[in-house]
Amino acid sequence: MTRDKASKSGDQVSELTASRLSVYLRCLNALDAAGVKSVSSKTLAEQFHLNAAQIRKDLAYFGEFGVRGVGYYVRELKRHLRVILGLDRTVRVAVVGAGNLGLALADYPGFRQEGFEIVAMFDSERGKVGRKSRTGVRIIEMGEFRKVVKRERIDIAVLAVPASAAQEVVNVAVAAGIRALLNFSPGALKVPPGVKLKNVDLTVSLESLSFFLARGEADEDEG
Amino acid sequence: MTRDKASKSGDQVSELTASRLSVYLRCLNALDAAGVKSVSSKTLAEQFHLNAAQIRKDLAYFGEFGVRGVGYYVRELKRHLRVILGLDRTVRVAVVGAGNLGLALADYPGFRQEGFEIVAMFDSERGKVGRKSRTGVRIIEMGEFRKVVKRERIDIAVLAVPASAAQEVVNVAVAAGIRALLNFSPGALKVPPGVKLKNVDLTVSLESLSFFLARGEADEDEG
DNA sequence: TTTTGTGAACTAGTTCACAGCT
DNA sequence: AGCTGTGAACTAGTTCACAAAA
Repeated sequence: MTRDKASKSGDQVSELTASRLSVYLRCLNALDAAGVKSVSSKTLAEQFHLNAAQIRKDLAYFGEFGVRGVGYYVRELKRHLRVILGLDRTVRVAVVGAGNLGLALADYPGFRQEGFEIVAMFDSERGKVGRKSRTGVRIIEMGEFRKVVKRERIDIAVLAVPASAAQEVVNVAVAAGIRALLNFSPGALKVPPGVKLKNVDLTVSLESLSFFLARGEADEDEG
Repeated sequence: MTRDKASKSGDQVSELTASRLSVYLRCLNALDAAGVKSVSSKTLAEQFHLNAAQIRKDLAYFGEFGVRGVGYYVRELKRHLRVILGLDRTVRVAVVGAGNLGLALADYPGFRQEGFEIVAMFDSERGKVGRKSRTGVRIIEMGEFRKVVKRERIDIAVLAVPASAAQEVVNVAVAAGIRALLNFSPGALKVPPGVKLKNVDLTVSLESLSFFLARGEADEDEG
């Protein structure tokens, strides 16, 4: 009665829904840490500024996790969300580009928390290879990429390389069997079907803030 | 005939539209650098994987920048977009939080390019105050925030502080007159009306990639 | 009674298709 | 002939509102 739709693989889930699932998990972690046993979509929505109907719809898509008249059991829903998000096993990540940003991302504590492991960094610059990030992530020569990805069973590549190098790195990563990429370099990249690319474009983010400043518009927004 | 709607301040422009304007500007920079004098929405769309009708609609909202039968003059449209995005003058930015991520953001070359200037960093940790980032951005004590923001006429604050401190920093920043914030800490923050907050949530980005990996779904996406 | 799960209604965003300008 | 600017059509995403379950 609970797992029916859990593996529903009909239509594609939107980016927006996927991001919200991750947000829900974070909310549940907070509730769990606070000792809360169960929560209704209404309470959850009020507490974290979300919409109750949307929470229910998002969750219901993956299974009937709630109990009518009660709400959702926090621990149970957490477990379900972790499975849905693929966080029930360690997700192995490599960072490509050992510049300032790459090093900061490799050591970012938020990544290590929920099941992610930063396994290695890669750089093509001679002087960086062999060194380590502060938390001890090794910087490996880019030529070793394919081999290390296979050996270490890397799931996700994080790209923190200059725009000019980004497409080539994507090609190498895809050829090495990487199917998910988080890209921090500016500009559009091409990936073949079957590969998921997510872009975080810092310049676009700042420029759109500047735009709203210039217009005198306002109010919060979910990036 | 060209500026009519330029200051149209009726309805709110969507986040999506604002981000696309920034993308268009980047495309035009590339074309300009390549010596291209004019471009049609069709060509622009094909070259950068966009939609021609959308480009026209986005631009037309702010004025009649195009020439029928010809397209858009690259230099001229660049100039218009820079004005629309508020990049016709230097935008002054402060980074709050001088950890790994904050330091990387303060030195991020992408920010310095298009009219942004990273004026200062702030941190509450005693040992960091007085030091500088690699490119020379000074780290100032958090207690000085208000004064420095006023003196240096800071436009945008970038938040790279732990989640637990984020809301308090927002409150201080808003009280100091900051009207635009780019937040890298996880979790939802409250801002009063009239203040624009944009969130970049790295954990959510990675988790949504993990989600698509777990489902075996695919294909590109714009973050 | 309370709250879920969900069709229906609504709102936002995108794409089409073409009149009209150059 | 070629391309913009834009209403109309369409698609995606959100919220409402209520029947059914505990």
